[in-house]
Amino acid sequence: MRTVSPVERLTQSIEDFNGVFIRIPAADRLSFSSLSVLHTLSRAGACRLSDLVRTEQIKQPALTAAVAKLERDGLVRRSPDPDDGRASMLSLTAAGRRVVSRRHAARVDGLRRLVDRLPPADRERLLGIVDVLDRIVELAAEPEHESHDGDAR
Amino acid sequence: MRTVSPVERLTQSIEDFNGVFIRIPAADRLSFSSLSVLHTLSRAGACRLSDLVRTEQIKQPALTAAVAKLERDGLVRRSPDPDDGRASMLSLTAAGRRVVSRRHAARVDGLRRLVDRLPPADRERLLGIVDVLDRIVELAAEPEHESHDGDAR
DNA sequence: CGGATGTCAGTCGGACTGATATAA
DNA sequence: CTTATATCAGTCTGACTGACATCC
Repeated sequence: MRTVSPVERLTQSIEDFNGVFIRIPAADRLSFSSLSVLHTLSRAGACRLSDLVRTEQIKQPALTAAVAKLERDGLVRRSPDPDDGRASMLSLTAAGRRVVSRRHAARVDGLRRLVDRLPPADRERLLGIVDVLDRIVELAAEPEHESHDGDAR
Repeated sequence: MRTVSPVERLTQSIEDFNGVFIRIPAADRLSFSSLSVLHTLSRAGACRLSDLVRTEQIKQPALTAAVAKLERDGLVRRSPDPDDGRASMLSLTAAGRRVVSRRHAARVDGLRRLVDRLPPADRERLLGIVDVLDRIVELAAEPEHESHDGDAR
């Protein structure tokens, strides 16, 4: 039996936890990718399509189609970029923001049911981890000093 | 400005964290659903198709197709269920286990790069959360009574 | 027979590659 | 002219619904 590092055990636990966390009723007729676009726009604010190409896991033509559908559904708005005639700025409409917050609320609700059943000490430890998670998200956005390549996908 | 509960803040942080955590190179020509099937089989061991229908987010016919492809690719094996002539038992092949552990290793690697950059105290707190996450996964699998604690582990 | 388990058939949305228009 | 931004065209995988075979 080989040694398992702490980070490996943490990764395993997060993978399993996400199996629970991610499952929420679909309800909206939106694909995984479209929901991800809405979430990104909610987090990062107005973006250009080429910005989304970097964060989303799909190629430009698929993103064009996804955004076109979101616009038809009234969840995303496009305005011309004043500084660059080629590009449009994408942002959420009020209806788009509602979709994001409705799904967020469903996750809060599901997680709360579970957290409420934890022993109080565990509950406190879990809730106290928020700032560390936020710090990790910040670190991931930073340039990362000693990177060896940037290939992705 | 309205009040934000601790669970709401935690949910938000996990959502954002997952944006970082989930992004790993695709490499294998496998769909999201197929990867989820492999992960479930890895976690739960041999299953019948109807068991997977409960855990996966797709309907039975789509699962039939997905499993057929995984079998063609040599990642999943089917054996007849001795107790039930209608059903097959599904399990991972060695190649299937390798796919799961390769992806796991990629996540471990990505997470380690970030965890290494945390202040030591934060790192300890994060790694110490593993048992709470595991407990939540257990709770989610239980029929939902409402007692905190119940068994050791 | 009625209820479960699994597959088949037809359709459709969403993703890919490769080529193309327009502006910087 | 070359590069960046975005879209168009054609193809293919993978999901759905509804019908069906098979076994408890």
